[in-house]
Amino acid sequence: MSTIGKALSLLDTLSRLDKEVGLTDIARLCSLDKATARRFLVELEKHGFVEQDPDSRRYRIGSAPVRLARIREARYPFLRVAVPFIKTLAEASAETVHLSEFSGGRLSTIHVEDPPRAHRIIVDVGSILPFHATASGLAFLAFCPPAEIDAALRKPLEKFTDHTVVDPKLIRGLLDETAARGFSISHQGLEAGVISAAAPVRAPDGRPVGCVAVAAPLSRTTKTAIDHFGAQAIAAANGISEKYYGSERLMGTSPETRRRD
Amino acid sequence: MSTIGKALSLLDTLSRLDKEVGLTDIARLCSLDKATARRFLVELEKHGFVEQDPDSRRYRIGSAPVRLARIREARYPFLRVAVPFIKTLAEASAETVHLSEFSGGRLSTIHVEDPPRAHRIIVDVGSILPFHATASGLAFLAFCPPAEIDAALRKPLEKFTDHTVVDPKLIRGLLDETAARGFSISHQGLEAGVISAAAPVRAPDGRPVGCVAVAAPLSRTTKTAIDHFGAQAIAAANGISEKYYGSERLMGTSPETRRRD
DNA sequence: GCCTATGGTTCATTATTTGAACCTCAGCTT
DNA sequence: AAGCTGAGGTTCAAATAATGAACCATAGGC
Repeated sequence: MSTIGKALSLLDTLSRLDKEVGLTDIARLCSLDKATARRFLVELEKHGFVEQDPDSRRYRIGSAPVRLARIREARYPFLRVAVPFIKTLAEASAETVHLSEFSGGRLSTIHVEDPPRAHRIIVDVGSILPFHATASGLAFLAFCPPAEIDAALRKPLEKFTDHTVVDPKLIRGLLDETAARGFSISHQGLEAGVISAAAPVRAPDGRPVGCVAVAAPLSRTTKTAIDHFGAQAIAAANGISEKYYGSERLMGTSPETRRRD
Repeated sequence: MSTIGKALSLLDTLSRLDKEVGLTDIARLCSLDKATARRFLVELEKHGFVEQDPDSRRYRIGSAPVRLARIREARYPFLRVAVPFIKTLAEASAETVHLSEFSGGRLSTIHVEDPPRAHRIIVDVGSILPFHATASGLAFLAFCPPAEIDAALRKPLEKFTDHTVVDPKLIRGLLDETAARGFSISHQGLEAGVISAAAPVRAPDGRPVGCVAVAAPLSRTTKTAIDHFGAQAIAAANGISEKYYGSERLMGTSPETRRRD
């Protein structure tokens, strides 16, 4: 793997931890030599991608990604386009609706709308959605080129609940169903007692870029209801795709850049 | 320079452009060979830091920084702490107040509050503040270790207006005044007709991490008013610093990570 | 049909990365 | 207090990955 790739993986690993870590830990977690890890961290720090706490000497994600994210969002406001659709769907379905985005080889939750009722599914922004065990993951994979499906199913598949499907053959079956139906269903794949339906948001070339998913308590959700959620998820996902990629295909040529002291 | 550094510089360059660019352009802008630039872009793309438009083949910032930024902000919500202070100051001063953060060797605007009046200074979130020509830059430098001041003043200093001070000796004078007074003043340093006062937000070790600045039209701003803005900026900056770094110095050990399908 | 400019690729050369061993320091044990 | 342990951090010869001139492919302009 290239040096750049290794450094970015380190950054990724660091982002995945829920606390700050020291040099030795991060080296171990990334399977890197301590000296190498240190050089990476120093280099990343120079550019603001990591920060070292001056007291504890531990490392954390720096502020450069925040700057880049602001720039990207300013030019490419996916959430601004997508959120209204998610909100509408959360109201219509009266269940939790979440939006995920494919980034860095993973599907991560980028927005969640809770319905106004006490008993609902909790999803955290930032959480990673395993491809084989979530409705979003299945919906995403189902519309990917075969090579990527193969790659995803070659990896070890964790069994999160008694119901998690981990047999690649069975998963391929689910993907075929999903592709035919337009939306996926995850029956307690990641968490017991939760059922979800998801549909992919697709770029104009057909490649999925993320998913819209409705997650509901299994106990109150009928087959009819799930099918309905799926259809609604498809509508929302297509709506986002059309509005986002729709008219203005060329996104360059930004507005004027004003700047004052 | 290390490969990682070069790749991150490429990313930085890409972020600084206000439109998408092709391979040849980005190679030229980064003084890299086309083949090298391409390898960097491919590697960065693998990790989601850049994206290539499938039609135009041009490159833009990807979604990975957005993910990292969310994680950082979740753990380290600088803006959530700082914004109330900026808002209060914008109301109290009835002028534009902006907050900057040091990242990747530069000071960039991360939040702006406009006062509720028509004639006001416009500052854009994301804009870069030159150290020698802005109140924020001067306030930041004035509280930096001498080595960093030297480094900043060794670089070529652009003359943005007739009033921009570009003589390193004179700038050192301004920095001394700033350090003594606690806040800096920029008299039309970046833009004619604009005067600003700024104070640094400092980490517990004394190092500045960003600045609070008040920017006002020169025409309606008296010496007394600017001194008052300066004092208010100091109060806001200290308030942010205390609230942010104050009680809970150890930031690790995040709350529980909930995750549902 | 030719010219030019673009994105993209190759592979011998070259420079950078690598990691075992090392140093230093702080806290703990005896 | 001496010795131990494990942390962060550093060194430099050996190993490896980055480099870029030259290349191909394609698209648009003339």
